[in-house]
Amino acid sequence: MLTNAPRGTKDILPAHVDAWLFVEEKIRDICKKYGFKEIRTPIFEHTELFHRGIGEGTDVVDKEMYTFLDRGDRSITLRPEGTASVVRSYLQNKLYAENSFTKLFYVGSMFRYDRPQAGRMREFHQMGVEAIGEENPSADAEVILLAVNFLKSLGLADLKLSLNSVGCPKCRPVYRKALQDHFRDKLDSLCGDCRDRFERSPLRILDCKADAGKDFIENAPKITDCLCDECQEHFEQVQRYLTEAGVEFELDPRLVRGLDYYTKTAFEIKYDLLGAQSAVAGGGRYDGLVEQIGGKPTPAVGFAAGLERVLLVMEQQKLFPPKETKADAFVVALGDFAKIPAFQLLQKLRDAGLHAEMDYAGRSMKAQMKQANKAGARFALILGEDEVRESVVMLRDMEKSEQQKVAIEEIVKKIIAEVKG
RNA sequence: GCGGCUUUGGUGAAGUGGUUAACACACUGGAUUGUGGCUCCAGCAUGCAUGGGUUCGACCCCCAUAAGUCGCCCCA
Repeated sequence: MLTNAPRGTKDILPAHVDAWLFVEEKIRDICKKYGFKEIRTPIFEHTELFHRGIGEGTDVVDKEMYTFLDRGDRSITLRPEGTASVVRSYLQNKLYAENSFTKLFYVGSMFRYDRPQAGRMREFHQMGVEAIGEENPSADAEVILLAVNFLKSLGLADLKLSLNSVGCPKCRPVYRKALQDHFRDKLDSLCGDCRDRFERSPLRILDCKADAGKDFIENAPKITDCLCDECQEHFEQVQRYLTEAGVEFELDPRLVRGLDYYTKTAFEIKYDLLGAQSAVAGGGRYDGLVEQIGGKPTPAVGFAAGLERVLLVMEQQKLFPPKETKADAFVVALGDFAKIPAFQLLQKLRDAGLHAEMDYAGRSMKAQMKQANKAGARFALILGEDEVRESVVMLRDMEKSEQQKVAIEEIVKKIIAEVKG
């Protein structure tokens, strides 16, 4: 227990850090190109923020939050997603004052008390962007393009972009009612879960795996048939922008998002081979959220990508050739007499910008040579009593298996010439 | 929160109701005194997820718990 990380958490070990750094670098690259600025918000917030932002009744809020009372009896929650925090910060810091259109991105840990699975951790990492203050469909398209191009820049292939519109407070109730009317006399044929969903979120019935394929599911009214004129027009424009940008997508009338704040555009990027947790990125428009949290009515659109899932796909597609870190030089010290001079030499090599290693345990020469080999060292610098007295170093080229004596003052220069040349 | 499968050393794993828990890789040391990658030799789990129980005796049987994994739910 003592030596186990809590359930659903994972150490990112040295062998994987390179991959994470690579992904983070790509995130910053692409966001810069699209004009999004990085923002870093606290890992915990007042619980109320998520209740208001994400919505009571959603699974995330009702059963997945890490909520606790702090010592001042405040209810605190580890953030389960990034959007609410970013919007809170946007309002608190009056970022709208600097520009009517604010484009932000973030990278960081999120927390949800879920049953862990591959691609689903209790502490997981997301990158996300939020474009706040613009209602024009080109903003939706820009965000979607950023998502697509981010994943592309990592080298990912076989991703599928699904697009839908979930309407607005004007037309969604109309659709909701149309769905309930459609399903009312077929309740008996639905699975148990779907009977529960009938009242709470009839839209989700469309997404059900158990009931998939049944006629009345296929024939159910589509939201796109119920959209109000404004939403309809918006949806068409988004599609037009995407098509013109050469992005492939498929319309999925059954794509529904689980967070209450979404309006109009909803999208998801999936990689089917990931199994159950196949959604790599998802997002959409949330025109009601800013007002919900206490600001003026402000349109906004954004998305988030799950980095663990992104990395899983990269692993599956073998986008990480294991890269070895090779030392430039390994200092081999023989006997106590050579220890200090060897240590000095080591520092000199490092000061010159070289990756240099040595043995600290005072092992046999043979053992040190093995270490040098394992470290992938290009050169072994052998320093024994004789060499120290003569002020030379035995420079052994580990690849060519050749060695020669080199004056101690020349050694750093010589290695640099060999390594850089 | 629900269901299926799994859990042996640093890693991959074999194994049987009963004296020393295979094998491989990795690691450490050595093969005439200051030289690596190949080869050879040796060392390396008082313990088989944890806690109970059955039994003369369990790593192998039963129960519980935990963790992992797959699926449901939900989401990234």
